[in-house]
Amino acid sequence: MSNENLYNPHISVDCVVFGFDGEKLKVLLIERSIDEQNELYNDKKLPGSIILNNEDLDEAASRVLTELTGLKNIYLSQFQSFGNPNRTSNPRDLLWLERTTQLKIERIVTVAYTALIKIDRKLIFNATDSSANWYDIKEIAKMQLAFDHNQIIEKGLEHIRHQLKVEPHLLFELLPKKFTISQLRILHDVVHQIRSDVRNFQKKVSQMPYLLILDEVEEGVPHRAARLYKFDKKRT
Amino acid sequence: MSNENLYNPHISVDCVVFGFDGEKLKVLLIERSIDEQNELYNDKKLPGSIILNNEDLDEAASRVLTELTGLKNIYLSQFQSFGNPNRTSNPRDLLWLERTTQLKIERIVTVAYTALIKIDRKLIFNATDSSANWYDIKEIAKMQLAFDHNQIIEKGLEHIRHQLKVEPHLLFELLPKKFTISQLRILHDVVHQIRSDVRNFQKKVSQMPYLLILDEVEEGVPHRAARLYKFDKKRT
DNA sequence: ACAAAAGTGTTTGGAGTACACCCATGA
DNA sequence: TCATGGGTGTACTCCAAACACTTTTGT
Repeated sequence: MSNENLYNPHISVDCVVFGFDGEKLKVLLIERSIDEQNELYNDKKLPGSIILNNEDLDEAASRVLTELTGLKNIYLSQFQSFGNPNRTSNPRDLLWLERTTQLKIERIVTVAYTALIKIDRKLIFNATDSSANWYDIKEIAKMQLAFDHNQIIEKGLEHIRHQLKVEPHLLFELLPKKFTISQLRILHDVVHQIRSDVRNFQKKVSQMPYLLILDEVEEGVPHRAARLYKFDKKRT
Repeated sequence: MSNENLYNPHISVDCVVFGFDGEKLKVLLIERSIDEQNELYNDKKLPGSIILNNEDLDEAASRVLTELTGLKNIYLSQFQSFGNPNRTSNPRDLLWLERTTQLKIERIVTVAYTALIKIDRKLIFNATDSSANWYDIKEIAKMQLAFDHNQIIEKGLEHIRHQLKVEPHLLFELLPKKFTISQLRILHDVVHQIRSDVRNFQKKVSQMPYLLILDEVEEGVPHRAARLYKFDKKRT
């Protein structure tokens, strides 16, 4: 990352990557270590990158995710740009930026994206000398993240809630290929922070043409096994 | 605009300013003249500006509108950023940028905003050596604007439609202080590109607590005068 | 047999939609 | 008196929300 001609040090993208573990809504964060006068300081940040010259914004976001997880064709959606001049005013953040980019940084406007991924896929976290982990979105609210990343995550969550009202089938991006109606409902509820009625939920999803029932049931549960369903993209 | 230290030549804001003249939905465009090898070329663009160093994005958008119209406290909403590298690839656009900013421009990412204003206010269009005019949004679709401004307007319109679903009272930003239900309905219809039923529309708006009936009727119409209403912000 | 979650219908209220006639005013 | 838009009510449909019991399976 040391060539000034390749990177544009004024604009970045950040991705709020959502995942669902069957119980909780999680966001992917990168561990960050900063050596401040021989004191190691650790915190977390969103996956992101400054953009390449001649790279479109969507491409940059896509690149960040591919570099981080090895996955392609992830569902991404731009939702807001953040440009407050003092979002890069914390000396710790500035120090980290200049060390990792090797560029002189004055101020960065970041374009934020949400991404939805299936947490069950074995992800290859490639982030160079840093590691990625999932964090419960409720816990994140109590953590102090780099830059204005707490605020970005908050807005990202609002964004996916709005999107899901318009395109409910995006929920399936967060579920494994085969899933039960319970899993779907629990996910729906944790995203919208409600508790929906089991029967009304069944009724609603049974009207979705793109929800296909399989001739299989779940296994290894200590009670009646639930039927498995899959999502049929072609019917959206 | 000639001081490199004051302006950040990598990021701009553009405003899609909507107005309503009683019949049609209009957008404010700036006339642009470019001298290309002694041939004068004229076209139109959105009001916008590169951002000042140490200026937040919302502030920049607000500044653009104040400079252009003299108005403050206009309703503004950020909706999308555009950063395709070839959005600034047209030589005419590049030429114009370098002449007006006096800066070397490589590539600009723009953060787009919608604004809603009352077209009846006598606007003071101050745009330096350029002039501003309202254009019917239907006509704009057939025009060739600067940069990717056609696309930005298209997305801006979609944005206000979505917003109005969530916050219908934003419609009143486009109407004069006193208005009739007809005006409100016609505006509603042109924004959503539908024709709504007069009685059903009356029923719907009569449930809005923030719509206050006045003890006045319109004047100077060659038929039965309609009752006037006003919008009460406090009741939203 | 019991614990634990799966699966299943009916009723009610509110919102949206379709639809037609008389009223008030100015010219 | 006529032309023009203003103002009004009812019936039907659809969707959301409330609500409880039986079934299946593993231990």
